[in-house]
Amino acid sequence: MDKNISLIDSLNDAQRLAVSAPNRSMLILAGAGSGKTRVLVHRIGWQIQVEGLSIHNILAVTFTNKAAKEMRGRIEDLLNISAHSMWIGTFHGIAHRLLRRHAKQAKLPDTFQVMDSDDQLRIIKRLVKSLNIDDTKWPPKQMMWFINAQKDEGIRARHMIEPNDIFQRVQLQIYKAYEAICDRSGLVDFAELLLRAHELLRDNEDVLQFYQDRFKQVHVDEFQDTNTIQYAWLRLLTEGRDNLFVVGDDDQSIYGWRGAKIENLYNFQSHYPNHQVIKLEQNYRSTGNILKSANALIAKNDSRMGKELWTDSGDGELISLYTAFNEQDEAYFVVEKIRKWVADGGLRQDIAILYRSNAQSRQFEEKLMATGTPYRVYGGLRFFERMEVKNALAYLRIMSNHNDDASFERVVNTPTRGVGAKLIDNIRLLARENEISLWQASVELINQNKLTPRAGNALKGFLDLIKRLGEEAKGKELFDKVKLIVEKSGLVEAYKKEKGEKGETRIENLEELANAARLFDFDEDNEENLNELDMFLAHAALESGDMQGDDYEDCVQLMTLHSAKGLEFKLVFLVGLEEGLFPSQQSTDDVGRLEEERRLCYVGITRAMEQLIITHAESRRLYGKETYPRPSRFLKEIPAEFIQEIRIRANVTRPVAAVKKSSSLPQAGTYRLGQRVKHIKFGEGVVLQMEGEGAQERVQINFQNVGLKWLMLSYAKLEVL
DNA sequence: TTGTTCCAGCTTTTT
DNA sequence: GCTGGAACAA
Repeated sequence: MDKNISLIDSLNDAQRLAVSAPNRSMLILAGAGSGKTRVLVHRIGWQIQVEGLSIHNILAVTFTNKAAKEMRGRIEDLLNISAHSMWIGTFHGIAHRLLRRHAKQAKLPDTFQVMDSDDQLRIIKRLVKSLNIDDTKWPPKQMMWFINAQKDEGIRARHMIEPNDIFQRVQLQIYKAYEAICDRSGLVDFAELLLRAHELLRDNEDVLQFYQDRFKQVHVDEFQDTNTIQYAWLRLLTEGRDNLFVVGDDDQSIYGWRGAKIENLYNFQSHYPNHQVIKLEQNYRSTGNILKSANALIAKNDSRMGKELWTDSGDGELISLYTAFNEQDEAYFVVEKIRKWVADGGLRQDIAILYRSNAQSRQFEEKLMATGTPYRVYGGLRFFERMEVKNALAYLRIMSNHNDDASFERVVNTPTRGVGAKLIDNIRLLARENEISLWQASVELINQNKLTPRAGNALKGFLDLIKRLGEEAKGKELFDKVKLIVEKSGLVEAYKKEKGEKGETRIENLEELANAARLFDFDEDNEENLNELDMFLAHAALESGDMQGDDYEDCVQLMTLHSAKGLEFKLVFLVGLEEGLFPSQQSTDDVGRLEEERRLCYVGITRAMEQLIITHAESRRLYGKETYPRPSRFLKEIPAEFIQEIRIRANVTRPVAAVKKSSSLPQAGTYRLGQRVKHIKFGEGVVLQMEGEGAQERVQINFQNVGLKWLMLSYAKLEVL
């Protein structure tokens, strides 16, 4: 009995209800900051301690490795057990595990390898070229997107009927050819992992039965982000069992553009008729004013399940709104605020600058750098995505599987060894004609003896190198294998020749790769006796490594709104709230997409614990052009009572070029750049430029409602605000 | 083979 | 307007 109490006594009523409900399907609508991970962790704890389930009877699925790791850690802390062997992982990670265990039934070779989107794009690029398809009409990126979208819906090329439209027909042709290459090379992309795992369960009664019996309870985090195939897979696993426990928030669904189906959340209710819904609405993160603003904003969305966050921790400060003159001024303002925060004893790591698109980070980085403020930008290249690391991995992969075309392409002439473009073209041609791998085609070419001695020797040199490395690596520890590759592939020598510090960093990264191999916990991902190298390679693809460095320094955090989901900060800057930027231009004409943008804004607001500062600029340089965006509609959707406007116009930078010489510089007393004014007809606006003198004096004003206007000062009746 | 020039593209991102 | 990739010249 003590156990039960310790599991739920720290919870609020709704959380307690969710945790201790009898085992059946449950839908937990968990608002931002309402303790959803807590509920998930305690629920699993409850099932083990009170319902008597074994950790082997539990499956928990997340979207990111980070979330999976955190959940495992928290379960271990809560129950004081080792959850090492518990199936907690990402959709892709779990799917991968299933496919490894049942490779044969999944119709995959034992040595199949997972490729990341970079590998995938390279394959498609090459494929488009080799089929002589016009890559301006059928851009590889778009083709990749198409293929992944089909797979996310569970549609294979063979399921599609031959379209009449020429564009679609070629698209389908590419999809088909792509599938063929993957099959031949033993390569599986991310979407394929999910699709295969679904087909595995669907087509193999015994396998399905086994896992249905094993997993007495299935838990899903961030359910609103599941796509069609993920949900279909979950349904198979829980078919007729009424044991699916999902946690989600329809108001935080921001991944519709990559296939997430918010509808899954609605459909859940009819698919699991016996389910219970519990709403978690008490928020433990933000102040009242922040929550009320967020609630008001999200209420503008029509398609919602309905939820209202509340807190009992008081209203806190109002939300601040700053109208910057331009993006420079915006960054300047933010950095000044940060300095003040730090001077008052605040930590930099409690601060986040959130923006809609990555390009916006630059202004802030420059200003932060200029003031010597440590910062960290999220979302760059990750460790396993680095060129040199991928090259080394490609050597390992082709050693493990000679038919891996993607790896072959990558390293056959890296570092350069005289296998030029012409020769590679020949190899590709032969491979395509005979439907064999590039490796096999190379062997064939050499055997045919039709190559020039120089080309033949170069190619043979490569094949021999890989074979020799394979021999030498046999029986060695993973760490030694990686070291062997790094040393003998010639990569290090090549990088040594690179000038500057670049080459040095590359070599350091290769050393780090060997280190990662040494630290690789083989057992963790491996319940069976799978090949250690293959598991390491899969690990590299599935967890590209969130090591971003400088974790220990106290840094200001810069990231997109998307990557901020799930995080919280005492002080949040929500920048660039302008039409066209946020909501983004491409989303403004479609209601559904606009609602997703609004949810994104909601996510941004609810990241803030104590203080939220929103900014927008009157003018912004975008794609090299000066733009004068209107304030974001989201600003008007937050009731004015929660907002306080900040006005300091000390430092206006840009207009040196726009404003002519000193004679037309803003005059003291009357109108200044950035001055807010009111026009009897056009309403409120801000002065952007001034020119001329006396009766000829004109000002350019950006009006909130009607946009840019040049007005003659002698005629226009302007009221200074 | 390497350095240079030219040209398209340009939300959001995990796996 | 900048960036990264591809085509081109030496």
